[in-house]
Amino acid sequence: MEQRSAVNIANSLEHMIFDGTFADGDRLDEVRLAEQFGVSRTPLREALQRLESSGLVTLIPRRGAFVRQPGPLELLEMFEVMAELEAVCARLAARRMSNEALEELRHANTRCQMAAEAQDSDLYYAENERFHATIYRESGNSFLEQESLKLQKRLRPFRRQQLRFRGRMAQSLTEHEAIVAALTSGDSNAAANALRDHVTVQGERFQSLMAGLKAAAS
Amino acid sequence: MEQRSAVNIANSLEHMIFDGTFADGDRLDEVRLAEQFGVSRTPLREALQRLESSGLVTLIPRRGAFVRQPGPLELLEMFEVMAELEAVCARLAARRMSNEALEELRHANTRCQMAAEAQDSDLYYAENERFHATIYRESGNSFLEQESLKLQKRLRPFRRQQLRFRGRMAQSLTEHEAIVAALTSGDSNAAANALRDHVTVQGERFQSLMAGLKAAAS
DNA sequence: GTCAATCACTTTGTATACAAGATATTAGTT
DNA sequence: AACTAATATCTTGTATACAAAGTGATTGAC
Repeated sequence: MEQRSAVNIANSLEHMIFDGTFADGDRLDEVRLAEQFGVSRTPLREALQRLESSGLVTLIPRRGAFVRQPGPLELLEMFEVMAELEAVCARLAARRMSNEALEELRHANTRCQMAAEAQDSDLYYAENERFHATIYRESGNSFLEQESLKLQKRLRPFRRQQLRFRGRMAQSLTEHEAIVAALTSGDSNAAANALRDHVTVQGERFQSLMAGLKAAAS
Repeated sequence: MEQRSAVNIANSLEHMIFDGTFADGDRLDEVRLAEQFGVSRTPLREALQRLESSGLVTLIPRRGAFVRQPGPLELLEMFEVMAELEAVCARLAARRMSNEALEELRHANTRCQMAAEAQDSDLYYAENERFHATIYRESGNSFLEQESLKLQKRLRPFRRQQLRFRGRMAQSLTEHEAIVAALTSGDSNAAANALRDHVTVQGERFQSLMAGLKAAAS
């Protein structure tokens, strides 16, 4: 864990929060983390300030920094917003997308298909992200693209598990094809609905997963 | 300008960037600002880190902090996203809104009307924001509400000017009534379209304003 | 024995000091 | 006179030191 500079520390901490090194509500001890990173408290505090604006930690004055993992309710809300954001991207992309970009999208989906045939869910996940990112980009609105990428990144750790559901990759592929078809025909409403449903399914899967966990815990 | 604590400094700087105290590309001198605020460089730097994640300044390593005002293109993109976000809020609110909330919305619109009759564009602006914020809240999705409020805040300085166009307040009011009607009937598509158009008009006004400025400058 | 108050210790917030990189200026050479 | 190189100055980045607020433990009183 030899890392220098305040901005890199923020990224490292972000990663550690995402991969579950810290649980929800954990206090981030400044001196402890500072010596772990081999820096003083000053750059570490600057990193914490950044994480607070990203919503990953809560900064309570005179008390410290606490990691703030989204709860089930907030996650559902975020999935709902993600679905709507992607629907907007699709609607805009349906009108603005070039033929070259459509070809690129089909290529991305082909790579998804290969990953699915190899039953490689990690690879599928990576290619799937590129498929979606292509649609964000082709919305022709960089601000929308950036916002979508931000939320995609934020939801990544929670989305990832879902591909391990049996048959999910195959279903996802089918939905991709419907999306490509709608974008090809330039039908913006169909594209928006297809993408919204595609993402919403993941949110619902997540909901049932959470319900299962909750039932198991009681 | 007697202000203490890092988080307050961030808010003050944000305000100063919004109200045009700093122009696009201006370098924010740490020592200069520190003594203006009557603090040391440490809390001021922490404030700058926060502003960077909000996208208001760019932090170039070993060079300093530079204010980053969105250009005409980026502003149009932001208006487009705002329109779509509000459309989503409206679609969800149309299904989820309670009768009490609808009543509250009508009240908010009544206050807008009073402000319009008094030709008080500042008051109209404030009441208009509350009208919109009510719809965000009634989307029943706090995450969406927060994101919408963030973008609303970001676009505030640019939106504000538009109400000074002759007849804009009256037109805005008419559009509000269409929105309230759609929400009352629970027609989510109509509500989404009404709100999208309502916001898009502002973006287009802004575009023509920018075009005018550009033409005048050449 | 339990509750409360005071004191010690821990931790955050801020200032200052120091190191390293970037910019500007000046001097020297062509 | 113009361009380059070297140096001086300024600015950022980081460490350390100090002050203030908070937490916990111990002691005393009821």
